[in-house]
Amino acid sequence: MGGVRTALFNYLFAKANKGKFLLRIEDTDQNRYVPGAEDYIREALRWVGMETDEDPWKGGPSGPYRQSERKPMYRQYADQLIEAGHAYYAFDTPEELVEMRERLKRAKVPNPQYNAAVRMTMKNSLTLSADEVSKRLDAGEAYTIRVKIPRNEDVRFEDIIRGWVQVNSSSLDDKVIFKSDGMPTYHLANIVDDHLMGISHVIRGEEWLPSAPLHILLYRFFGWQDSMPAFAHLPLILRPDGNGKLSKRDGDRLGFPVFPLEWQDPASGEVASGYREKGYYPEAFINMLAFLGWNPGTDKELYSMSELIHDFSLERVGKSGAKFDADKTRWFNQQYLRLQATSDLVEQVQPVLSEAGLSFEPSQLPSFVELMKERATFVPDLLEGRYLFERPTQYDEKTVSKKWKPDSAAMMQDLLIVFKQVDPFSSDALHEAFTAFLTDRELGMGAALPLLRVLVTGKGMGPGMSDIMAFLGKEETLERMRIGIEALSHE
RNA sequence: GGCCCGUUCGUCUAGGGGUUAGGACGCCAGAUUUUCAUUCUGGAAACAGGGGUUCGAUUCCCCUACGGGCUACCA
Repeated sequence: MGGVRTALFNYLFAKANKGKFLLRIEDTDQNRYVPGAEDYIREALRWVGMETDEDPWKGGPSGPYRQSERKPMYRQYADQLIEAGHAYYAFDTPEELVEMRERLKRAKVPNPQYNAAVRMTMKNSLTLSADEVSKRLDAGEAYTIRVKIPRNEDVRFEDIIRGWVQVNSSSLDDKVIFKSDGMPTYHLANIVDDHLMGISHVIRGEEWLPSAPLHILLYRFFGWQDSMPAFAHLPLILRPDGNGKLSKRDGDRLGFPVFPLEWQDPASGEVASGYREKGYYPEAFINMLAFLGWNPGTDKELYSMSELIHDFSLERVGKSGAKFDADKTRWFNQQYLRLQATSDLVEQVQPVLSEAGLSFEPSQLPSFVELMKERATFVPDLLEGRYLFERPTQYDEKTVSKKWKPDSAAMMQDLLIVFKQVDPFSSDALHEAFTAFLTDRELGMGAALPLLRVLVTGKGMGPGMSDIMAFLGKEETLERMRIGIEALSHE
């Protein structure tokens, strides 16, 4: 969901500014390839209603849209940097790198990394002779290409959300920009692709803020600073239980989905629940996500996608991380459920009722939905009112033990006779008859209503009884009363 | 450890040199024909701390504390 929110803000910003929203798959790490992940992304975007203008499937003028398919393009840019003296070949083995880090750690170097201070002690094209370097290259020895970060230079850039951010280059390291497997790392690929694809705005999570200075430097090294995109680093979505950013691995541990759609990890087989499968409306999910870090500055909280597009601006995005609130998410869903047209709700609930093995007339559904929707957060919650389609098989114990007295059977029997006379068997008429019955007997509502309810529905709670009885009709209501009186009298 | 970012009710947040510091979720209480839900009304609940600047700081500056991120041939 963090990824969805990042995509959402990008989408809203693009649409609000009449720009284009394109999807690029950053799959430069072949070790992390996950089958099905791309389709998942496509499906998730579709579900939430974010339509891409260009993407790997529909193509576009800036394709290809998978970095794995752009692989041949990156090498020349890495070479360009080497030629300009902004990058170099590094032949250090993983073991040597570990050794180096441990050495620095032992020496208590305050900032232990592969940087200007240590690169002259390593095996790279800066320390090796030109002959040696070409010999190794020709021999097919494994190498990476690293950026050569200048020694002591203040790198400044203006983040749309955070304002001016300044970092001294000596705290940066000589990041690998081109891996030994021939693929670029994120840093190179991202800059090259953003440049080539004409990306105007980089809107991404705050976890990228520390590497933004590196990216600024790369734009400079390429001579692209004039067309450099603007940066906006979004606050993170934090875990509700205290510390850390929300992560995929949190899964359902915290009792709510962290994925938009259910996801089964193809390797482990583990299933992570999704908002869609949990019965959330995509509108509610999106609305909730939009308000994690953004707000319109008014009291308006219910926002459709087009309203979001209209009102969204990066200026109103906050700076601090937001703890995710599952309760608020449920509340949003409840709001959207209420906003559903009855006819839509009918369509949504019909399969749920069928699946629950209930038989019903389609014509009953609109009033069923009207009766139950005020008390539901999710469509399946409407099933709470299944007694409207089937007779109770048991009677709420708490109500029975508390309210069912020796003379209750007789009272309900009398009430049954009263209802028998009601014609038409409408909610209003029933209500009238019932109150008259109570007045006549000098009874309070509490003495009779719970009994009536438990007889007819088996429950201790629910919508108004006269509405329920009107829904069931005279014959069914009276029959249920008879059965109930009989059942409870023999307990 | 180093570097960077942040800090208003429990949570999401508005606000901004002088306010009864506003809203929402959640919570509590009362009302709405018993109850659950809804709805309504009310309530508890916040400017992290310390220094400045100022007539006046929650708001501006600095420090501290706390929180978070990054510190891979991952993104």
